[in-house]
Amino acid sequence: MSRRLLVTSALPYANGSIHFGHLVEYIQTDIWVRFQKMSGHEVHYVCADDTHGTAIMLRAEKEGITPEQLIDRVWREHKRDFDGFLVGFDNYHSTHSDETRALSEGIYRALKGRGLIDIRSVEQFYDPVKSMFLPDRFIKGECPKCGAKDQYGDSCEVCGATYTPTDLKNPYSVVSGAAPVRKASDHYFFRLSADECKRFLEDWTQQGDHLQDEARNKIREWFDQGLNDWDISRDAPYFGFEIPDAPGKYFYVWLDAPIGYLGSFRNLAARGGVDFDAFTKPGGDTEMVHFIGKDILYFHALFWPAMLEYAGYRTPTKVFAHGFLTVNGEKMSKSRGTFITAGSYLDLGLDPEWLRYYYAAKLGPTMEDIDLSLDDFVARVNSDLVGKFVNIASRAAGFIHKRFGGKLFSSRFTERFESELPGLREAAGVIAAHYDAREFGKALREVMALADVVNQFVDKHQPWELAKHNDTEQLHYVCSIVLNAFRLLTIYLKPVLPAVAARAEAFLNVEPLTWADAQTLLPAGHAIRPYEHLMTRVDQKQIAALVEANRENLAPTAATHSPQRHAQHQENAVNEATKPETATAAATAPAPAAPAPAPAEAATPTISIDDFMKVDLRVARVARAEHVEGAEKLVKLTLDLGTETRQVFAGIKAHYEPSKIEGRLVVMVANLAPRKMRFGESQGMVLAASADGSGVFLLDVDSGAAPGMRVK
RNA sequence: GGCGAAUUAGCUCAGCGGUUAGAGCAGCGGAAUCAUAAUCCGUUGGUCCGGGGUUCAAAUCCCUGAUUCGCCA
Repeated sequence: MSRRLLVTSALPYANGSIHFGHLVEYIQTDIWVRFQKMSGHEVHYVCADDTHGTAIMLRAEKEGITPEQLIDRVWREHKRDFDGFLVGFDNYHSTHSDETRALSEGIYRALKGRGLIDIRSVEQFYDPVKSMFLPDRFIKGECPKCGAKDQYGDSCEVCGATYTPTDLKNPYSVVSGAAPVRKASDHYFFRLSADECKRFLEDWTQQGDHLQDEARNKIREWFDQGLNDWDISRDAPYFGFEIPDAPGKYFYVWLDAPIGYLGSFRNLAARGGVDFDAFTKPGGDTEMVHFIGKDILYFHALFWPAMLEYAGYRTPTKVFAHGFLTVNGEKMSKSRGTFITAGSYLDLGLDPEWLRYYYAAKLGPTMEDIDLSLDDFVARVNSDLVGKFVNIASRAAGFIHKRFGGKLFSSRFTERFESELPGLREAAGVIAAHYDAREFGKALREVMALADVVNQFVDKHQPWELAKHNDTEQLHYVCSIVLNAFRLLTIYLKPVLPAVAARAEAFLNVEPLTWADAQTLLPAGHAIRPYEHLMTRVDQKQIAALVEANRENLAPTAATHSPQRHAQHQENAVNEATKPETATAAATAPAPAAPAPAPAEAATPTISIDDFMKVDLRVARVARAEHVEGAEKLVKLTLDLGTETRQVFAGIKAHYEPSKIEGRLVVMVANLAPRKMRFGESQGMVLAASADGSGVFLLDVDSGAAPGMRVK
């Protein structure tokens, strides 16, 4: 039975680049969508940039451009990144669109017509210089408890106290620096606490199968705390849609953001061929599925269904929330270089399908966080994709071309195929069920186990031996089996690896593969094309370069809270550009560290432990030390780091006789950028103490230490 | 602070009441040489975070402690 699906991923905020955290979601959704399409279902996958709010407005102002110019530029960047990672949206739109405006106004009017909109006066902080109301995250001040400076209005990053913005001492506006004043204004509220609304939401979230179990439990907690009405208006100046019949009042960005799903879909439908109403009106057999991060569950499981329900639209069929991404077991960090942007990965020429595969291998249907371990990434991609999968085609293709003119075995062998590689075709069912249930990790484990079986088959029949003994028919048969097996594996991996699959289809000389094709084999005597390698290996060095490219050498701003969270937290996430320059280094340092923000002018400002850890100090053995001809000060050292050797030029000629230091242990900076010198490249630096005119003293290491040990 | 999740082999993870706890990678020992070193066979390795309890039976359920992470609109 064919399904009809409208699928969305959360809208990225038009105020920053797409990074690895975002990609978890887009890749997850894209794989699911591609699988559904391959299975013959009708799927419309839409998304858009989320473009409104104070943060966008201020950022544009700071850059001296209009918000429209800003969001237009960011849209293009985002689109490029998504295309680069093979995220196949059927439409990528913007919330700043006629469609979204019309839908937002319509939904608002419907809610108002049902008596679900209230107007109440709210007192908020107001920036008298900028003449604007300030979202909480745009107010800073001193912590009421410990007195730490430059703390946000909700919690103190030094002592951990939580409070409200009104508790701050000496508050100031992040925008203008002025002291904010309290000012009242009328706000529009969506009456979520209305009885009918509460009943509907309790029912919608707890009954039926719209949410994951964990999500349901989470929402139960929220219900227990009581539902509050939702403030959906913001005062001018604001970049967004003005509320009908309410001059100077704008829809809060979070109102029109999810409506942007429908806006994007309507924009797609307007181009023809898609029935907008069939997917958006109640009743019918279509499905509406949202993939989101767990941080925005509240909006998608409460506000959104309520808005839809009371505005006469259908409610979501499913809301699938996923967890966050950590890198090497830790939060993504700009100072560690693990806050990796999509653009940097693509610019360095890394293969997007490596990441798609790695994420898929780690993804399941739960809200659990997933970890990107960079070492594991390299090992897994190389071993699974190149070693196991791609290699299968490569092993058989040569014989088929050299011996058989590129044509497969000339008679049918479907039954024999079954007995040679039992289960390879039947697995299609299990794997499909895994994909459909978003059990991508399980699906891929299954596929890789099959790839192992195929490699075992090759080893068992040893085609190279058959070739040697001119057992032509058997050789032809075995290689044909292997290529058919490869074709099946390609089908199974195609949702994850669309580009490799396309290359494999070209090599196999077949039409684009669908899931149903797993039921058949290549026709007897089928001609294939010459084999060209389908995927290269990841080099550890590429990963190192990626991390380096993303490393920011600024003082670590503790303010990069939950960087991987959805950018949709616009009003919460103050854009880097609008932050004042004061670094709050102390917050990330566990130990005593910096007492207060260190003055930037100081010669050696206090650094955090994070800063220190950026320097990779290693014990090294001086394997060789030689004079450098023509150099006045330099000695060429060959340093043994245990796993590798480095060539380093050290300016110690005046103080050390090379032959005397051979064999001793020294401390070196192992991650210093290599530097070309007249005599060669210096790949590091050895540590020595010195003062004016006092000589140079190499650091020694106590016995017992081994080359390669980290110094910290 | 409140609530929740996680903690299993060197690494990344699976197992979630029932034979001696598994996989991939890494390591080690063999084999092989078709394949852009890719493969195959064998093998080492674990007080399943600590402590209590429930049960004929606990990595799995309950309580408690530790650590890590997340959420608090």
